[in-house]
Amino acid sequence: MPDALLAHVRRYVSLREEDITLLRTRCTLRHVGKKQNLLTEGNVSPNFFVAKGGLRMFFINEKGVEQTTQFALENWWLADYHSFETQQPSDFYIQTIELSEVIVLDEPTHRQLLVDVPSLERYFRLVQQRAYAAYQLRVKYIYDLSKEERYRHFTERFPEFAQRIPQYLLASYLGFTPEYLSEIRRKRIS
Amino acid sequence: MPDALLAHVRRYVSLREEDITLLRTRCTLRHVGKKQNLLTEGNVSPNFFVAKGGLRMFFINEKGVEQTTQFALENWWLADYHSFETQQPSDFYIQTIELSEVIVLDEPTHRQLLVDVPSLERYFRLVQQRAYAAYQLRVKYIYDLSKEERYRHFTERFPEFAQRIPQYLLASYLGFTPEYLSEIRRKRIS
DNA sequence: CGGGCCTTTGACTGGTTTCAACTTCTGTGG
DNA sequence: CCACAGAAGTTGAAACCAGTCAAAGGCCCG
Repeated sequence: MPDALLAHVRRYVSLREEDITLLRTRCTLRHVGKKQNLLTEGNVSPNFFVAKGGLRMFFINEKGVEQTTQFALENWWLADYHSFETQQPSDFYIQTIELSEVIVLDEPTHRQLLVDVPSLERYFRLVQQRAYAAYQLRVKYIYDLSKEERYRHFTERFPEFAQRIPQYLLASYLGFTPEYLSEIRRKRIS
Repeated sequence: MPDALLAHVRRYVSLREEDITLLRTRCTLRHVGKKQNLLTEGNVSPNFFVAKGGLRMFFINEKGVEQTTQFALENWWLADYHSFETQQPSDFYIQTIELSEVIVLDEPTHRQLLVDVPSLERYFRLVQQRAYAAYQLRVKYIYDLSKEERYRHFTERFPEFAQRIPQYLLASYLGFTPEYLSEIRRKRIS
């Protein structure tokens, strides 16, 4: 039933009938509640496709604080690709931020799927390239903007998403403390 | 003559005779002096392969300071992929940091090459995935380590490269000022 | 209605930047 | 081979952005 995935793949490449069958049988949807861990530190990361809901990736620093490094909403893939590629234990956690529907592919399954459906090579190349481009921009913002500007920039660009998640997650993702976020908001309101 | 590229591609996928010919004829090596701009702000980014030497990507912030966001050494691809994909003007500059040999592919050429040599789809997927993984790690370090720790971490991991480039470029890449780098080094020596 | 999580507030601290001046290095031409 | 100019690196003082800590207030959900 992963119709969201099928539709997404078709935005990039065309599929034969047999490809569609393969995708349908190999990619099964998993329904997951809110705040459930899909990956925990020390395990090997599979690749996740978000059909519905949203995920976040984070690690826990030496002070025990969760540092969010990435969000993934509908139609995004998410994985710790270093762990995924090398099949080594990950430093990261991946967790649902809301009720979600997710496709989970571990590396061997993923690899075989690419052998059986060769057009997926191009699909994933384009998806990776797009994700990489987003990271390049992100690092630019981190280096270019102050933390306050980063907050304003983010809320202007993704107003609906900024509403959808708790503030402390947003603060963590933007690289500062919830207390500082409060201070920024106070200034804006007055 | 792009033997470096051929060798690199073959680390990931196998090539037919005709693929090799195509690669040889379409990918020509360009010799470039030190500190030459290969991309300037406002132009569309092609994709660069570093056969020899090294490149850096940077942008100029509102204060007129160059902010380095990325380095690329031998066997790395470098581009502003947002500009590359959308064919829109880039915000970035790409410049040689030493005498270099570089392969330059604009998007239409790149696209055609992938049509003519289908195994490259897999090659570039893997290259993108690896680059993306590196960025994920990088953001983790930015969020996890203080600027001083970032410097120590970098010099421990890439001692030879830290020697090879001027300190002010390293400071810029790590996200702080040359003055502060001086202070860190002073502490270390004593 | 109550408990726990999220958010706010304020005082204090410190890592890092800014600015300006000085020193050292490097490469190029006479 | 030396001189010199510009680039790169160092120093120190003052200012500030943002983090830390502790405590109080608000709000959601059982």
